[in-house]
Amino acid sequence: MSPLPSGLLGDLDPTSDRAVFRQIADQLREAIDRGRFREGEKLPSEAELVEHFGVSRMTVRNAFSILQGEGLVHAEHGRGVFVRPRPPVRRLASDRFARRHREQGKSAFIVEADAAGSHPQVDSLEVKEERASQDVSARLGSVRRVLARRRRYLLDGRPVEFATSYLPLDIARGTPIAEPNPGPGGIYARLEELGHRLDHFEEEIRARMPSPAEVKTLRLAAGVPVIHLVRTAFDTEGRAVEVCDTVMAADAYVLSYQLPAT
Amino acid sequence: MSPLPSGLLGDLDPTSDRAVFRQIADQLREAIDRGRFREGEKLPSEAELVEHFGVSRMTVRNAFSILQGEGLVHAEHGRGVFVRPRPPVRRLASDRFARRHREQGKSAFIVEADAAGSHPQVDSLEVKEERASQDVSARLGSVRRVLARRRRYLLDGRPVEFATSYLPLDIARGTPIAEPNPGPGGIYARLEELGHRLDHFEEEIRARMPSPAEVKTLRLAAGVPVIHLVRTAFDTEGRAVEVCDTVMAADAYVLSYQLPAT
DNA sequence: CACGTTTACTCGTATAGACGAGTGGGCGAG
DNA sequence: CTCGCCCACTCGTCTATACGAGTAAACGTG
Repeated sequence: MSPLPSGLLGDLDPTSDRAVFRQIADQLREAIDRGRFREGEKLPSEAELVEHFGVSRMTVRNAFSILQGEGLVHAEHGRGVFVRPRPPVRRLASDRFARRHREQGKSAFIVEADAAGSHPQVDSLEVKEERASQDVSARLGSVRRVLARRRRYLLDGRPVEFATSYLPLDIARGTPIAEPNPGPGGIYARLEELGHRLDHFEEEIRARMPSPAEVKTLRLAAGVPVIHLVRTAFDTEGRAVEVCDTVMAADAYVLSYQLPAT
Repeated sequence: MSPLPSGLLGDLDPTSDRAVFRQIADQLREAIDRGRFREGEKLPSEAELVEHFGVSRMTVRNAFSILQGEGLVHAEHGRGVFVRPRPPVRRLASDRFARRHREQGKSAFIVEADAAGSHPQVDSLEVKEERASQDVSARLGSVRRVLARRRRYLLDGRPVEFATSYLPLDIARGTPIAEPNPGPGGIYARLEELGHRLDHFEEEIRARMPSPAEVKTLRLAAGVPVIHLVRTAFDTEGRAVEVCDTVMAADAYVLSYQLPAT
């Protein structure tokens, strides 16, 4: 095995009380930050680092696992460890549900992605009636059963978010909202046609690490959190007419809000 | 060593192709989700799990490291591994900068925390002039140097966020804004007194894993992401008069926004 | 009783070795 | 030349062992 190019990585400090695997992680992190390894580039293999630093393989793997947890690198079985490329982010503006955006024939996601030059897809559509969770019930005003609309969104083949809309049955049952494709303008356009003029939305945002199910659904790399967004739509009478629960891959999104100063 | 209470955890499935350490992590995760282990409660020790499952210690540690990465548990040297308690969250409402909240004598953070019954603190205050980063410069309209106000916020002794405000020198220099304590109502009140009537704010939100420096500053446990919020304040003439860069411990915050439907 | 010390238990760090499995290039057979 | 196989290299999983260091309770000494 050929040795590492000299100067690429330094030596360990045996006098330091910082653990060896942390020192190795520090060096790799710094090299990445300085651009010595670029996005998508392969890092030295475990064996090369074992050689270079004179440590055991588990020590090197521990160092890599730190960097994976930080979302800096990802390992590919049989190929190597790579600097994780930053995927293009999707910007969500706070006016994305404005009435003027609801006129077109396609869903907001499709329109937006097309405009950004990406290839959008919607996936695993499912519409069914079910029992409302405690949280959804509370938000919708103590309804027992709801219409649930689930779907997953992909950009250029990569899953970026999945969402479930919950609507009270007395509003949605038997309407186009209960159809897989609710028609132009999406369910908000249908709600307004049904006489529920929308007044405002409330969005709650959390960030956390994904559950294993979410890792699978969104094909998340290690070290990528999710943004959990719960939106409630209110009509002009103050009634909550929809709750939308969305989980997004945090490395694919920037949310943008405009707040009045008054 | 006394064995684990039977029924608490099951057996491994040797026929499964799921890795042993993943199976162990799955079992522990499920036990936690089902409430068999409550918040703050101690999980079985590594040695007990080694005994129970008949595997080596590294295998058990791998299982724990998965759960740590998910933010479900945290290890304490010499004590054990514990189910991570969910700290009380601070809700940030989208009207928190409304003019009516700016009348009081204290900063928004202090007022809010007092109301919620927590003990607030502000920390490591630093006010100085410095070169604007590329990003800040772009947001403020190509200014070269800025006044930077840094501070860290704590709730009940726990650091929850740190923030830096950047203001153009022609606005802030020589004003109370350049003082460590800008006075009642904070810098937004001062800006309005100086003739910059605030019109609106723009907030950009990202979530990601923390850098090592952020882990240190916010004393973050493993598996806790940060919310990165960049707010720009605009006056009625459309000029950006402040950029505030905030990094928050994601397990301590829920952000809440109200959007018009128009 | 009060206060150090011992001791057992905990997780943290590190080594050495083994085998499995995915990837991709090179080599040889056709 | 083309195709298939093999092999070298990669990370993934797992075992066994060792010592270090933090914690807390039991213990013993004064």
